Amino acid sequence: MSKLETKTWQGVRAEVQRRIRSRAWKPGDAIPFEADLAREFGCARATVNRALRDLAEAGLLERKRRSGTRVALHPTGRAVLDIPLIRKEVEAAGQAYGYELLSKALDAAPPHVVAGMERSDAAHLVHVVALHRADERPHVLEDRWIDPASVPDAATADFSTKSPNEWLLENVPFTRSELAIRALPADPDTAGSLDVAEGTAILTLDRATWLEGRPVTFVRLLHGADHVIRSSVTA
Amino acid sequence: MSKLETKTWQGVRAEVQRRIRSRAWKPGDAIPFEADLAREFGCARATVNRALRDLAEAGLLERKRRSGTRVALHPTGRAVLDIPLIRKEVEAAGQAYGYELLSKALDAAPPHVVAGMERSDAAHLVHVVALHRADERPHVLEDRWIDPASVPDAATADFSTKSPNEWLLENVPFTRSELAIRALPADPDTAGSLDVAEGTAILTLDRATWLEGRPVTFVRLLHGADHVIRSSVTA
DNA sequence: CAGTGGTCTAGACCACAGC
DNA sequence: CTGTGGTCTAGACCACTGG
Repeated sequence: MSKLETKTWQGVRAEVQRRIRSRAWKPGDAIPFEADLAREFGCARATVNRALRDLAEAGLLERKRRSGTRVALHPTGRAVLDIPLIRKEVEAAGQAYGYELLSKALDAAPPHVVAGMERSDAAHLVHVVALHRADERPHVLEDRWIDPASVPDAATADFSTKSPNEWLLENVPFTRSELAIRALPADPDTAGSLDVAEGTAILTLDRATWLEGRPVTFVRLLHGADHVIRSSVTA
Repeated sequence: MSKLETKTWQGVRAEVQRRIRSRAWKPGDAIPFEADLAREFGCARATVNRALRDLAEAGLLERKRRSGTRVALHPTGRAVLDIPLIRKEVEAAGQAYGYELLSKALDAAPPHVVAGMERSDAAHLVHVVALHRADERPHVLEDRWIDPASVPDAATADFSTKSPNEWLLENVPFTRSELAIRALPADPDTAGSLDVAEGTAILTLDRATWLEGRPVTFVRLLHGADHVIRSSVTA
């Protein structure tokens, strides 16, 4: 056996993972207590704790006080999506980033915005529509609503060169956000802006954010044809 | 000041978060060293380390040896998607789960499967198509390909009552997985199975998994109308 | 009430990048 | 080489929960 280093928490995690994968510890089984594993590996309990906690966060283990640690029955997959600035996303793909402000006005919030922001009222909000381009071609249509009660500066901010996406990230903190991913058919306006046929399947991201319980902004990102959201998990 | 408990790592994290949100520590700024914060808060350095590590994982801080810890310039949003068993997902929504095996055969892998599994060859794979229902209505069409070289049991497994989704999770471990989310128009077969009009925008999840570098399975999950993937982040 | 995971401490050594 | 984060230790107390 080349047991390598079970004195580091990564080493302990690797060994435990190996035992789970090899079915030495089967799904649903209880595994030894931290103290016992610490003795077996010849390391401190804190080191074992760190390793097991990491595996529990990854969904491979389920831990409960008093009753101990068990191998998860259904290793609930978790994917971590990075939500970068649209500009950075385009530049990271090696493409030329372009930005164009299409409209800015004070409009009444439509139902899907009211619902997304968990509002009871349909107030007038700052409404910004902007197009992000990658290599000259339409990439993402940003349809954003900002609550001027939470972000007074939004009414006077100039979104002609810097996108609200970027401006908000740099200037407005938030404490909670919700994300919803949908597939929607392109309506006539969207189809025109993104240069696709009406009814084309559009990958849509709705994101709402709050600061201390007060709604800040709601944005619908409508992605151009063939857009893919990717994520990789190394268990 | 009600400084509550800065002797717990959650307390330290909350206080640091507050200073970032209040712009006391601005994006790009270096924050005090762990040792100094530990002295200020009157706790051990390990406690501060735990808190800062957590914030760094959340993307709010950037840490480097020797140069110290800085507030991230663009709090890169991260959304964590839970990928549960389809059955559990349906049951969690309070709906009745139904399952039906549509076909099982040994077929030649089409191009999108070959690419998704990062294969060089277009071998014959076990091909299973199954429909998951929620309250009698079509919910997800599971179009799965399994490499019999990696999973010999797949050829003889009975998928008529238990879905490959569930069978694989319980029986086959993996070390890496890739996820891709797309919006695709429903082709005639898909439209028929999901009971939607042809060309309807379908939210599609492609998931490929490997075990020690060897391809295990590729699945395309085609979701019924109006399906939404949700995720919430409490920063 | 007792057992197990969750956390804190004070100190120590190490690894790595900037000087 | 030096400083800072990364980690390990041995011990301790706490919190929750099952019996």
